[in-house]
Amino acid sequence: MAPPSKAASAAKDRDQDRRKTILRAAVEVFARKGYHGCRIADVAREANVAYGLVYHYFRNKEELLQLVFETGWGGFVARIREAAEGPAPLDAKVQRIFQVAFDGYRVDPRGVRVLVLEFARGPGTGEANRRSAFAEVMQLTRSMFERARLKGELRPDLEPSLCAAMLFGAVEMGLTSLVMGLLDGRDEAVLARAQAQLADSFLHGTLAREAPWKQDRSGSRLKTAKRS
Amino acid sequence: MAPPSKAASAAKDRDQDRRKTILRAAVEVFARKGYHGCRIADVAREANVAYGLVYHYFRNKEELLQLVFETGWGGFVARIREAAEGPAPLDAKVQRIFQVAFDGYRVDPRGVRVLVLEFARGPGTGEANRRSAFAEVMQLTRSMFERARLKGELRPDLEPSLCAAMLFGAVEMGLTSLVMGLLDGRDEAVLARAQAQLADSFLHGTLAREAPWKQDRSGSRLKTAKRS
DNA sequence: GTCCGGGTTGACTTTCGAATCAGCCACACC
DNA sequence: GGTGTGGCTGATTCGAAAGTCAACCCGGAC
Repeated sequence: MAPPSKAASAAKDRDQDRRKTILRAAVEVFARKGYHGCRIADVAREANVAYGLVYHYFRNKEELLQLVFETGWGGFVARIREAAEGPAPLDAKVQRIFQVAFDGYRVDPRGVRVLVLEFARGPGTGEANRRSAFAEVMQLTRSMFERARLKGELRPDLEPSLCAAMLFGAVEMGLTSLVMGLLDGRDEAVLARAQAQLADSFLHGTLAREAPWKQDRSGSRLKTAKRS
Repeated sequence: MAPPSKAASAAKDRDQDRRKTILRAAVEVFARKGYHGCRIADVAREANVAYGLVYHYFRNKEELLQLVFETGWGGFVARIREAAEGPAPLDAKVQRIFQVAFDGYRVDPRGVRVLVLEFARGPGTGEANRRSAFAEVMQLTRSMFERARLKGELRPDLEPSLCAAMLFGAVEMGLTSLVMGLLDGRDEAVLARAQAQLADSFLHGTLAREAPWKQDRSGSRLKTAKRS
């Protein structure tokens, strides 16, 4: 290969830009109408791009969804892993996981919408992929709880995998409430409160010792209570 | 109208049988391949019935899904309402809700699979219906928690709607773990344990007084603890 | 200025499955 | 046994959307 000329690399940049533009448009459209409810034409229009160009950059519609998924989910998994591993105490880790999830929503509600709604979908080509991606996070979290249980941080009578299920249940249904408009996701106060309360209740229900995290860790990350 | 002859009423019975057969087949097929992943032909074959007959009994594919949904969901809502209203203490109600959900799974895992997977999904005709059906249950549960809070059964610093979200988050993710095979749903012990633990942790995290329900109510419905 | 190449275009082809419909057949009633 | 009715059949129709492709355009190289 010749050393990449200025032109060539610039071209490559533009290439990547195009890809991203289309990918972003796909997120937008999937979020609005769902994977099955939209046509490639919609994606193309949203991206201000010719119909055919979508197929220049992506093999097919499924690949598009797959990539939207991998991009969003990949980042999420990385952050969750970061939160779940390491020496921090369990309550901090759980707080962090809620933080990660809700920040995801803050940054890109559209993207979260696609992940939440299009998630555990029926057997498209990608089912196996998505299922295992999901299983991966559950696994990750399960072993977080397992380690915590050994350290005596978790109630010893709780099954770690069920804790993981409960944790992500709370996360997912919280986000679903936002996505479905049962909670007002544009109101940061609502977001913060939801995040805090879910984490707090979860920890109350699962930690071994009674509320050690309540004796203030640096002021208070939890701003629950307050109203009547 | 003439009084229904024996023949006519028998015919009507067979009619209803057919409907049910097809509906059941639809549940089966939706559960296996998802709504979008299956064709009407699959439903017909599963029901051992001619393709066209499906359209004799149902207007179209969407109506089929809608009915599968309403049948399953309707029963569920009724039971949840029954559990959530009335004078019983909050902990018993919550226990009952978990009971209802897991019994649903025990009786008809296929049906639950469809509800769980096909739930809040993309904008078909029925989206509004399903969304409001979902909202209805959340509403129902929210007001259950509201009343409980007034009676001092719920931690006063918790937002009832978030409690509802958390409760159904736990239920849904628990069932998802079953549906996805992360837990072995054929093992009754696993089911019972999951049900008990989820309810227990949830109550630990949200009840006002510390574990009043642990001082045995009629022996113990909760068989948590026990192992290491 | 001309030529080359690949990104870009959108009309066209293909595929696929929902929905239709022109009968068929089984059974009840005469 | 004949006849009519209505549940039942499945090949056919039809539309919608995925995916293709040949021509076009524009930017850079010479």
